[in-house]
Order: sequence, then structure tokens, then C-alpha cells
Amino acid sequence: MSKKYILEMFPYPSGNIHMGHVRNYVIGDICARYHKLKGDEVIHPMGWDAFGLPAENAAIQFNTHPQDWTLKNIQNMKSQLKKLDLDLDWEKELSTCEKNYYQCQQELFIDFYNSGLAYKKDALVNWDPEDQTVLANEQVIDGKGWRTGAVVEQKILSQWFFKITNYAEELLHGLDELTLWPEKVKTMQKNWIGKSIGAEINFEIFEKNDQLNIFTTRPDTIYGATFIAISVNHKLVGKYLNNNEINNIKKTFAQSTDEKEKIGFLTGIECKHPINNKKLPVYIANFVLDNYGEGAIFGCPAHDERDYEFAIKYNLQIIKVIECDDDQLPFTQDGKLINSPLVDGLKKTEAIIKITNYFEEKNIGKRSINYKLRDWGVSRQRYWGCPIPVIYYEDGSYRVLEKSELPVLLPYDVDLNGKGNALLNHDNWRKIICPKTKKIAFRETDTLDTFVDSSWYYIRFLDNKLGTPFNPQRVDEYLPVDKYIGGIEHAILHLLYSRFFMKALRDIYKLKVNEPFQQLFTQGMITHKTYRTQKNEWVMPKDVISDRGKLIRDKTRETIEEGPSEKMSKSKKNVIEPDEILSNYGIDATRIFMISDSPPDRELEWTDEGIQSSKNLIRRIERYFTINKTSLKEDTEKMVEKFVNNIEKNILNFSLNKCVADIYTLFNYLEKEKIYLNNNEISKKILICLHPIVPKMSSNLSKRLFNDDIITKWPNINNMLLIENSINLPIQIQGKLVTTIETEKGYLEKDILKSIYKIDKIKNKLHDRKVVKIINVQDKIINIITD
RNA sequence: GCGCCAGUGGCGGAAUGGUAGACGCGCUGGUCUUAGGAACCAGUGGGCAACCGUGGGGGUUCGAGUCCCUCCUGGCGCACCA
Repeated sequence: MSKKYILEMFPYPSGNIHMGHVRNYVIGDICARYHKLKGDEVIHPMGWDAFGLPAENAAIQFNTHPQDWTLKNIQNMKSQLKKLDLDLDWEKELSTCEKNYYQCQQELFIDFYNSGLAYKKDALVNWDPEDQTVLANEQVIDGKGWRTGAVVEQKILSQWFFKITNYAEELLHGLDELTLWPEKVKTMQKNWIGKSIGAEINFEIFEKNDQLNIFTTRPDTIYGATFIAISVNHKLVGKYLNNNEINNIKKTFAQSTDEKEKIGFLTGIECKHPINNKKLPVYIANFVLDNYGEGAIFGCPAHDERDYEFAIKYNLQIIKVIECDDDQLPFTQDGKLINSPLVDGLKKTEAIIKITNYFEEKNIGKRSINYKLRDWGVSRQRYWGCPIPVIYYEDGSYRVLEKSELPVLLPYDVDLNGKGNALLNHDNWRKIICPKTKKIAFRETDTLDTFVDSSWYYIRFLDNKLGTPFNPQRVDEYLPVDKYIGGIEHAILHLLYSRFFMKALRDIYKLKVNEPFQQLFTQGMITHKTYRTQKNEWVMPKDVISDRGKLIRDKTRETIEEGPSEKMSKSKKNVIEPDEILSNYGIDATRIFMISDSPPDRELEWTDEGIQSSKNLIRRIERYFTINKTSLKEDTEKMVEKFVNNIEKNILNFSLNKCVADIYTLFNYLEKEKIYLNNNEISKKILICLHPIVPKMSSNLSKRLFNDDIITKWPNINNMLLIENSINLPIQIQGKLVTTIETEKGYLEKDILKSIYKIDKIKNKLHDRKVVKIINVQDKIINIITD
């Protein structure tokens, strides 16, 4: 018996499940049920990603408590999930807001700290003014908060970080092992990690006992350097400019309306070119990123578009060091180096090696690898999260608690109406006497990013009631998750964090597992047409009716305009409520529709016709099995065997839309040929194969027909029955199809040619042409080549 | 700009380099009516035909929707990453 850990991304308990959840969980359920019937030891748990801001917002809005709100939602969503007939291991259920769970997470935090993977530093952080909290780099999209869409501000705060950068290289290389992950997700992670190979160069500063480090991927173009540019947040800026000047520069940068406009300010300092000692002016420039590399660049205008634009604007020298025409500047392609005494005549790769070696010899630079990936900032200034197990003393020093001092419980009695973090305002909770030193101390009031919660829940499922986070032996036995199914929106955040966690825990606990998820399947979203009134009000699909060929709003009879199909969203009101669908069409039809119209990894458009025809199919199968007689044909067994084989293959490939086609094909055949199976053994096979997809109908029918639970074991396939003896052989002339002939497999080429040449169509085509060659792909095709 | 993915009937989609369009939706005609959110039968890529058809153009091959090159279009991701 082999284990199969099948997992769907656990939901945030927002109150109600939506169609996206239904699709996600139906896909996983089909898979899990299939493997169970195959006799595998299936783990298929479900839980709740229960911490997070919406609970706090709801608490304020509805005058409730985040915990009460969350627990109530969980209860409701659980009952909704139960209606979907999902075969879940409910005894493994967990919720990240349970004391049990977050206490373990506090233990992990302590482990991380003791291993040097958690640390605190002052950092320029992304501040989401709406949520009043810090966001990780990954959580800022286009300068806006991933959840709120508010423009993110920069603030300096003392924050906890996880050292994900320790694993940058392994996170990158590990992607190669993940052969069952979508390429797309791997590419996104690769780009996010952003590895660049180059060199670090130290520039001396004239007349100051100071130096400036620069990371570059193009040390070969060093002779073309004509200026230096640094970020306004670079540490040298504070040294040589006063606050007033710095603020003015920042202001000017912020006021620029064109994001790509290059703006620079001279600092007054100059760097020494590391080879020819020329003076290079140092600018503060808005296009230099402070969180990448060293926050400084050398400008080589002839061979970099940005530097070129900057040099033109500030009238800086442009020195060509790669052979090209002047009108090709900036020339960024590979070429032969010129005006570079050390590397003249070389190509880029060789020049890079030679220059870097030179720097290393002279001790003015070295080979360097740079990653875009930053350490993961995990502090959140919010109440409804896992408290960070740290206390601070009055002198500003802090102590990470010991495991024996856990848990740090979230207080229930909080005032959420105040500004900022409710924990910070809760003096009774915050102020303590340190049990070790007996000194006055204050608890850390930041809580952990909820992405921490979801970085290890798949491990916790294995032993959800254990006093420690997990049992290492069981982790090695049951991880990785064999099939992980969820939305692609987690391609970077959740999936990268989880991979980091798995590797960190592996190193701390000496586990064998390297990657948390062996196969990743990203299901597509569900879309629906959008409807709006002429006043631009969105209208829900169920409120739109057709009236003499026109769409109108049911209640007000306003004219409705139909818009394109878009992802179901509350804001556009193009949502279909699972509860209503389930009560109108039933669970089996809903499950069928979730997989029928498109492959599971593509988007699925919700249509009334689609759900209706799914329902019709269910009724058709039920009707078929009411026919109380038995009549078989010679090839019936064969057809059913093919059906079993196809369903199995298609479930394993996640080609679930083809499973639906297989079902139609089978019943089209049975009905057309007037074959009735009644309670024949063949019916058993069919019902078992239908079971993963439509479990309710399959169970009901099997009870009715067999008075017994026959859904126990997936049928063994008799390969002999899959072999086709007679085939329809295509005959081509010059590679073009002319006709097909019925024949037995294993025909002799010369025999079959005799009968082919007798066919009129062939005779006519060939008439006086000479046959020069016969391509016979045995049992597949015959191609006649003429001159 | 860079990267990835995808372009197949009216629509959703099938096709280990070997009969393009499985299966479904829709549509057309018909049947049955205990008028249904039915069901059943026949048909449904284009063209009267020979033939032509998988975004355009090249190529490889006996044979290309599938492989290679190139261009176009659309989607997604990243984006001043030095």
C-alpha cells in the first residue's frame, strides 16, 4: 500500500465558500477518492487559515470579536463543505487560530531564532496605511498592498525577519527537482529569487577616507564608466549631505510625474576609477534601487539604456567600449571590447573573467552573486495573529522566550476600536514581570504574518493534536504532499515561503524531506458574464432575466447590458452561490459541471446551459439504470474495459474534462446499441469508476441495484480486452488521406496492397502514375508514394 | 522591454509526428406528448463539386494542429534588478 497525500489549499474562513473553492475541492476529491479505491493510504485533510485582518475589520464593523466571528465562519463553511460530499479526513482538521496550533508555531519561531533564521533589525519597510501594518516585499504589488490596494509607504521600523536568503540558492536549484510543477510557477519563483552573477567593485572616494561598493553584472564595461549613481537611502548620503538637502531630494523624486524620468543630484564627492584613476562624479539618482545589490551603480552610458538616458540629460561623457556604430548607442548586445587596454579584442564572457581576476589580484573587487530575494519580514502590527514569543526590558534589550514559557496566548479582552495594534494598547497583557529576571518587561506586540501560519500547516495535519509541532518520523514517512491543488495566485508568496519552511525545518530537525509539494496543480478560475444597468450598477446573474430577447433586471425591469466573462468577484456581482446551485441541481451535477467544460487548469465559464446539461447527464444515467432487463453485446465488455482505462488515465493526468467525455461516450454507446446491464457485474465496474466523480449517485445506484456496498475496489483492467483486432486503416497517397479500409491487425503488407489497388478511388488516383514507395506503418497507416 | 503560455467549427474543447474537430453546448429538421429546467431520432467545419481547411509565412518529414525558424494576435507574470 503506498501513501498518497492529497491536499487542497486550505481556505480563509471568510464566512461562505465560493465557487472557486468548490472547483478546487472537487478536483482534489476526485483524485483522493480514486486513490482510495486503488487501495492507497490516502491522506486528505482540511483546515482553516484562520488568522488575518478581515476578522479584525469585521469585528469593528459588526461589533463582534475576531475569534467569535472566525469560529462562526468556520462552522458555517464546514457545513457547506459537508454538502459537497467531499471525502475529507475531518479528524485531522486544524485551524491556525487555535491555541494548539499557534503555540507550536511559537516553538518553531524559537527554533528559527536559535538556528539564526529569525532575527530583528531596523529596516526600511513597506507600510500599508490602510491596514496599518508592515508588508513583506512579496506582498507589495505595483507599489500597492496585496490585500488593500493602498499605496504603500516606506517607514523605518524595528522588525522580525526570517532568513529566507540563506536558502536562496537551494530554493532556486530545488526548482529543477520539481518536475511535476507548472513551468509557469517555477519561472515566477526563479525570477523572484533573481540570481545574478557578477562582481563587486570597491571604488575609493577622492579626498575622503571612504569607499563605495558596487555590484555589477558587467565588469567588462568598466572602462566605459563615466559616473557613479547611488540611491537616496545609501549610507553615504547621510554622511555627506544634511537632512534638509536629503529631504529636498526625496521630495523632488516623489514629485516627478513620469516614473521613468531620470533625476540626479550631485553629491560633491567623486570616486576614483579602479583602473585608470579618472574622477567619476557621484550622483544621487532616483533610478537606483536601494534594496538591490549595494544600492549603487557605475554608469556606463554607451552600453546601458538607463545610464545613457541619464548621461544625455546631465551632459556626461559617453565612452564606447564595445565595438558598434555610433548610431547604435546605447549598444547593449555582446561584441568585441575596445578602448579597454586590459581586455581589448575580447568578447563579453572572457572580458568579464579577465577583469574580475584583475580586481581580485589588486584586491579592489571580487566575484559576487547577487539575489533579488530579500529576507522575509514577518512582523505585523495586528492583533489577530500568532504572538511573537519575545519580551522587552526597560533598557531596550529583549529575550526570546523558552519553549517552557509558552504559549503566549492572545488576550480575548481587547479594544479593537482604537487606532493601531490592539495588543499595544492592552497594558494588562503587555506588561509582565519576567519570570527569569523578575524585572519589568513588555511583550512583543507584533504578531506573525499569516503566511507563516500557512507555511507548515501541511506538516501539522499529520499529527494535529501533538504537543510538539510534529513528529519527525511521520514527516519523513508522509511528506512531501503528493498532489497539492490550489490557485496560481499563490505562485510566489505561499509556495515560496512553504518551500523555505520545509528546508529550514529539515535542517533544524534533521528531516529527509527537501520539498513540501511533489506535484503542484493550479486550477483555473471560474468566470461569469458581467451584467450592469445603464446607471453602471452591477447586477447579479440571478437578477437578470430575458424578456422578448432583451436582458432586463428582474425587479426594476431596467435594461441590462451584458459584459465579458470575468473572474467571479463580489465587486462585479457576477457570482453564483454554491448553496443555491446545490439545492437546485444537486451535488453530483455540480461536481460534473466543475470538471466538464474546460481542463481543470484553465478558466471555466459558468453558464446556465452547462450546469443544466450536467444535471441532464445525471438524470440520464439514473434513468438508464432503471431499465430492468439485461442484454449484452459481444463488444460490451470491451467498451467498458476501455472506459475504465480511460477514466483512470484521465484522473491521473488531471484531464477531468475528458472523464466527462468518457462518460458520455459510454452511455451513448450503451443506449444506441440498446445494451442493458441492470445488476450485471459490468454495472459494478461502471458504478465504481463513476464514484470518484459523482459519489452520491454512484452510491445510491449501487445500493438500489446490488443491495450492497460494492464501491470497494477499483476494477483491475484486463489488458487483453483493450486490444483491438479489427482496425480502420487509413490509406494515403502522397501523404493525403484517400480512403480507409477495415482490416485485421497484423495484416501482411503485400496482401493488403492487393486489395488496396482494387479500390476504385485508389485506382483513379494512381492511374498512370508509378508507385515508387510504400510506407507501411503496421496497423497504423499506409502511405503510397508515386513519382 | 524581459520571461512564460496560448491561438483548432457559432462556442467550450479532443487529437504518443499517422483518418483534424472526440465529447459537450448551441443550432436545424423531425418524433412523443402525463407541455418538461424534459426525452428520443436525424443532421451540423467550408464548398454544388473537384477540393479547401488547425493565426500568417517559410522549413524538416513519406506524412505536421503537433517538431524547427520567423512574424502577428491574445493572456499571464516580472519590470529602472545595474
